[in-house]
Amino acid sequence: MRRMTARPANAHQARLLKLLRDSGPSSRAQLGDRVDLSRSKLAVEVDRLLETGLVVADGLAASRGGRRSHNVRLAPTLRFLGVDIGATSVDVAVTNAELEVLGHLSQPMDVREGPVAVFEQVLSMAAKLRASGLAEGFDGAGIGVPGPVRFPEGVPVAPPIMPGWDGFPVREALSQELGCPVMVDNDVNLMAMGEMHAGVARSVGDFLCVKIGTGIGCGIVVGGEVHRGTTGSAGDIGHIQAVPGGRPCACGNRGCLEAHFSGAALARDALEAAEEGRSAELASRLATNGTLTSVDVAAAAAAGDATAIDLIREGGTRTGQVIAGLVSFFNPGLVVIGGGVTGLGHTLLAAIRTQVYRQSLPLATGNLPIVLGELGPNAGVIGAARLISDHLFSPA
Amino acid sequence: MRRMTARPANAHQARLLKLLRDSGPSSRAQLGDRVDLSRSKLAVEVDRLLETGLVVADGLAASRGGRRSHNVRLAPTLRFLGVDIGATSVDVAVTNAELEVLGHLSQPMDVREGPVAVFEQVLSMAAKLRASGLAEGFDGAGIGVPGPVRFPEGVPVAPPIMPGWDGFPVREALSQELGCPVMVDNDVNLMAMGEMHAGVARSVGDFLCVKIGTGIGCGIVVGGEVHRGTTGSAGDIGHIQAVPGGRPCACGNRGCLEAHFSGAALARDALEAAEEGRSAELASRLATNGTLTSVDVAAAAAAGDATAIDLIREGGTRTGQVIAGLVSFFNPGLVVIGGGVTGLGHTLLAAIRTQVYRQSLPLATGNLPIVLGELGPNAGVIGAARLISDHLFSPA
DNA sequence: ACCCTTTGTCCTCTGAGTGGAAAAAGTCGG
DNA sequence: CCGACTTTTTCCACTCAGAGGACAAAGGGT
Repeated sequence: MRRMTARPANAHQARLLKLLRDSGPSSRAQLGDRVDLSRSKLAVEVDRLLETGLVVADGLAASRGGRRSHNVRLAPTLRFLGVDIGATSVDVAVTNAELEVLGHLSQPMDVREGPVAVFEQVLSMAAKLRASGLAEGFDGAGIGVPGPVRFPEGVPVAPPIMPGWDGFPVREALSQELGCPVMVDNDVNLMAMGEMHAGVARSVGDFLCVKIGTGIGCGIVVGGEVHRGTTGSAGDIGHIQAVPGGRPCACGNRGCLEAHFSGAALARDALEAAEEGRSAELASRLATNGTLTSVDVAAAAAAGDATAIDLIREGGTRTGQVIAGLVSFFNPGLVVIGGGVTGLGHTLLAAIRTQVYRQSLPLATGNLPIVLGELGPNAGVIGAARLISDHLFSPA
Repeated sequence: MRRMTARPANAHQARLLKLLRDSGPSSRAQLGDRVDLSRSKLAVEVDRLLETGLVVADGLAASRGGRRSHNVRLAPTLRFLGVDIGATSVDVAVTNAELEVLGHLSQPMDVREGPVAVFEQVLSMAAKLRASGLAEGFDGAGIGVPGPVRFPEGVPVAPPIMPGWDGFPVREALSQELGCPVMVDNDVNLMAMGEMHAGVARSVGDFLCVKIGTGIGCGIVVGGEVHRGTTGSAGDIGHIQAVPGGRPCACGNRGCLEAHFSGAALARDALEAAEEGRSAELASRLATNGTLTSVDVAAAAAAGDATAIDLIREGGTRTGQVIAGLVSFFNPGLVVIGGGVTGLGHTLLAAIRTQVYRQSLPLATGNLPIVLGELGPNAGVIGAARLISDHLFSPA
């Protein structure tokens, strides 16, 4: 089947496509209510979109009291591929043009195996999704990587946790393989875009999205746009000093937030607690699994283990300290907490909240919700689909 | 004399006005090189601007090899008033349409005397400038206040150091008195705009502007636009925790940056050092003046006083710690240091630089200049003029 | 003086977009 | 089932911003 070749010819068409993406099938009249164009002009542009095949007719709309109008919707055959490469896992999902996830595969994988091995995995997962009948091909793909990216070129730059990827032409290579346009971004930024598109951050202009996984990062959204910084490393808060003179960190400094709290740090602390006999619960889990992760800590805490709860609470407090500073600085309208450790749930959230509300000024925290992301593992892939759809639904 | 009544009728005219403001008198041909309009269209818009009186003819331009072209410039009678209200001083300046400062008055004044007293002062200073022949009237005024502002309405909100101003309709009141449009913003944001317009931050899209005066604040510029935050309190970094468990701060917490370093903290530390006999230089200055300010510390340091130098260095280190975190988070292309303590000069700057370069990741600091502002006390008033001119040179 | 370049003016043409009129296709009450 | 009223959709004439070419005006260099 032939894939999406057309692009919107002007800003009006781009606007309409995004409206259809975000609101689903609509009648011309509904569209007219939202775009401030004359009926005639609107009809012309919709007709042109119909001609390109990006948009198709979709039956009659419910009556609003008079003649029923004909709905239009984005072509139901459009497919986007969302790829979220984490430090220890790969997520691949297929969405339709409205960015609804039709299929989602997840695989544990160490990003340090390098771009070639990871791409092989990604492509085979994409092939599997295609083979299952969810897509005949992809019209675009978005991909997130756990490190800074030179955004315009789609190339990772000096990524600390994935050294083999430095300068690897991710965008170029994947575009070759998939035969469709590709956009690359930091995984945390994509999570923020996901929560903005379909999660808790809908209709919030300025917010922060803190992702606590193997490491810690922060997506920054200003006026509905992701802020990537001068070199693409904005939001890299894992190495902000949380504890002066604290633990040594892989980056060479001491007391970095990531050294004191993150998936990796938590696992190490749990192991220590189990070995030192401070937690029977963790020790038994260590004995059965042979290893401990943040999931074990979450389970132990849920079972009432005091040591596990303390670990989470202390981590939340550290994180809260750093976030408090960012809140004072940036004055967001919302803070979203997400990533692998969301399993730690409300114990973590409560500790973060307490610390932020205590440490930031009332004007900044007065009406500041601090909430867990609501998309879970889907946030990244939805954000990835959103990234590429924003690109494709813009004038060429 | 009748003041500016016209406003640009469309985006093209707005663009041309800003170009003339930022580049000075230009020929039509030069303008044409920069706005991507056909010569005919350009001529039409320039003619319309000439009709409104916002723009006037200004002689012949130098030849570029052919027929010499006629220059145009912004009306030389246009005048903007820039007002910068600090915690302990009031600055008022008159600029022409190109935002060149024609006259500048500065008066010590405690902002806590309240809006009525301060406005009286501002108006008398403005009158004095007008009486000296620099202006026959004002076409617009920008005003900066040392606290958060609800920007659209031009009203201070919950300002900690100027309690009497909470909710006072600054914009409305001043507009009444002066009989011209007024815009209000945080003083730090205006300093950032000043340095962006005419200072070190020309042509930098994303930067931070840290103002160390009586307190400490930070202007945030994203993509050439000031980020003000959800409640207008963005950049309020004085109460970020710099020293866990450190000195008590007026805000109720401990270890705030402002409690450890700022004009006020420095004066207090200097006093303590003088009284404890740790610095002969400071003690003698205390004896002659009866009080100590950051200026005395700067002078003592310049004279080689070790204690004074240490005070500055330690303050710089504290500030650098906080800035390092912000740099990791925001990834700016430039950091500007300004405010009253710029007199501390390179000792301070060196301490800040050392700390930031040590504590932030190489990718963020790799090509990150940290410099002193180059406009000194003019930054605020130029930024204020810029603020109102941006407003007036936009389509109505 | 002659030729070339740049600037400024004039005029026509195109295409985007508006707004009104009328046709088409409904709902709703009697 | 009919007629009055709504809403949607199409059609068309009209306006206007803007492009671009032709040409005149005004300079420089040789």
